[in-house]
Amino acid sequence: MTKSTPTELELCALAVVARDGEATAYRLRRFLGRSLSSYWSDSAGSIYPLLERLEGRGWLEVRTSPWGTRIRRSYRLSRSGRRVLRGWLSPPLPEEATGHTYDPVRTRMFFLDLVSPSERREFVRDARERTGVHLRRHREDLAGKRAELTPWAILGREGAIAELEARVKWLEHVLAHLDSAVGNDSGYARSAQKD
Amino acid sequence: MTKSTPTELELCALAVVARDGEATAYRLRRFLGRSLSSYWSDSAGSIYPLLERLEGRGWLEVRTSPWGTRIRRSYRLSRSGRRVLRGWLSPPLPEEATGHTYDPVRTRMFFLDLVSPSERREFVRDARERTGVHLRRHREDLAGKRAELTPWAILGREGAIAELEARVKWLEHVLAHLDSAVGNDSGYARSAQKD
DNA sequence: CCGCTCATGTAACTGGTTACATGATTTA
DNA sequence: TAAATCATGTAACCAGTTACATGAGCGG
Repeated sequence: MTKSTPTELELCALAVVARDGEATAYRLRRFLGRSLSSYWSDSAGSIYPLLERLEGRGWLEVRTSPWGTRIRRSYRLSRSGRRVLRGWLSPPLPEEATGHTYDPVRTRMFFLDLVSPSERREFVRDARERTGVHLRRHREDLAGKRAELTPWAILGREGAIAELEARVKWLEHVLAHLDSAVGNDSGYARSAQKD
Repeated sequence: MTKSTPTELELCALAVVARDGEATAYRLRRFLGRSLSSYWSDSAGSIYPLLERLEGRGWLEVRTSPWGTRIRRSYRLSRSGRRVLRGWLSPPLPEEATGHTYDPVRTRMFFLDLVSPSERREFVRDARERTGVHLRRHREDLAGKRAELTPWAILGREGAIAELEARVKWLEHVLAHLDSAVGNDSGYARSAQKD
C-alpha cells in the first residue's frame, strides 16, 4: 500500500496533530522550535511541504478556511494516519531505533590519536564542560516546568538527562585514562612529523 | 575562505584518510560498513561524490593510477585538509555536538499517551528488550576485539556501551512508573473514543 | 570458466536547509 | 501607528539514498 517508510519528522508531525486534535503548519513549527534538541528544525521550508505530503498520502485531512487574502489550512489525523501513528508507537521497534545513537563527541573520540596528547586533553575537557552545561540546562528546565508537563514529557526529559549524565561520566572516565596513560607532547611530535 | 561547514561524514572521511595515510573510496566504504551504528552508510552513491567534493575543496589530494580500463584513485590529506581535521578535534566543540542526541525511543515516549496503557507497557518492554540486545552485542564485540583495538577505539566503544546502559536503566525506570501509576485500558478506551 | 570478492562508478530521486517574501493580527 | 508576533508560503540548493551497471583479479 504505502511504499516509503515515513521519516521521524513525518511521524512526529502525525503525533502532534493527534495530540492536539488538529494543527496548522505554524503550530507544528512552534512545537518543533520549542524543542531543546538541535535535531528538530522549525523551518517553513520543511514543514509546509511535509504537511502537503502527508495529506497526499491520506494520513492527514486538511480543512481550509479563508483568512484575508490567504488560506488557512488546518490538519486532522485521518483513519489511515491513526493507523500509521499506532504502528510507530507499537512493537516491534525497528532495529536501528534501539541501537546507540549518533554522538558527535564519540565519533571524534575514535580519531583522537590524530592530535597531540595535550590537544586530546583539551578536547575531552571541553566536551565534558559543554555537556555539563547542557545537563544543567535540562535539569533546570525540568524542575521549572515539572508541574505543567504530562508524565510522558517528564519521563522523556528524564531520558535526555540520563543520557547526558552517562556522557559526562564517560568523559570523566576518559579524562582519568588520559591522566594515567603515558603521553607527552614531545613523543607525539616526533611521530607526527613522519606522517 | 570555505563557506559551508563540512558534514560529519566528510570530516569522518578526512579522519580515516589521515589515520591510514591514504585511502580509496572503497576502503572508506568498508570502514563505514563495519560500523555498528546505523548512522553511517557505505553506499557508493554517497562516498564517491563525497571524495570528489573534498578534493574539489582542496582538503584531499588524489593520486590516480591505471587499473585495467579503469582508473584507481587514492586520496591523501592535504595541508588544508589537515587543518580542517585539527579544527574538528579541537575546542570549542559546536553547541549542537554536545547536547543530547537524537533518540527515536525517547521521541516516541513523549507521545505514548496516544495509545492505551497496555500498549504503552508493551512498547516500553520491547524497547528495553531490544536495547538490551544491542548492549550485549556491544559488550561482546568489545570483549572479543579488545586486544586489537587502539585505546581510542576502546574508549569510544565504552561510550556507546555507557549510553546503552543508561537507556536500559531509564526504560526500567519508566516501566516501574507504568506499573505503579494508575492506568487501565477501559479508562483509556472511553476517552479515546471522543477524539 | 564460474562465482566470489575487490573495486569504481552513475542517475534519478527526495527530504531537509537556507534564504527570501509577504499578509494578518495584536499590543504598546 | 509602529513594532512585534502570528501566519503562510516559495525557490534554489544539497547531501545522502536507492537502484543500477560493470570491470578486475583470484581461487576452485
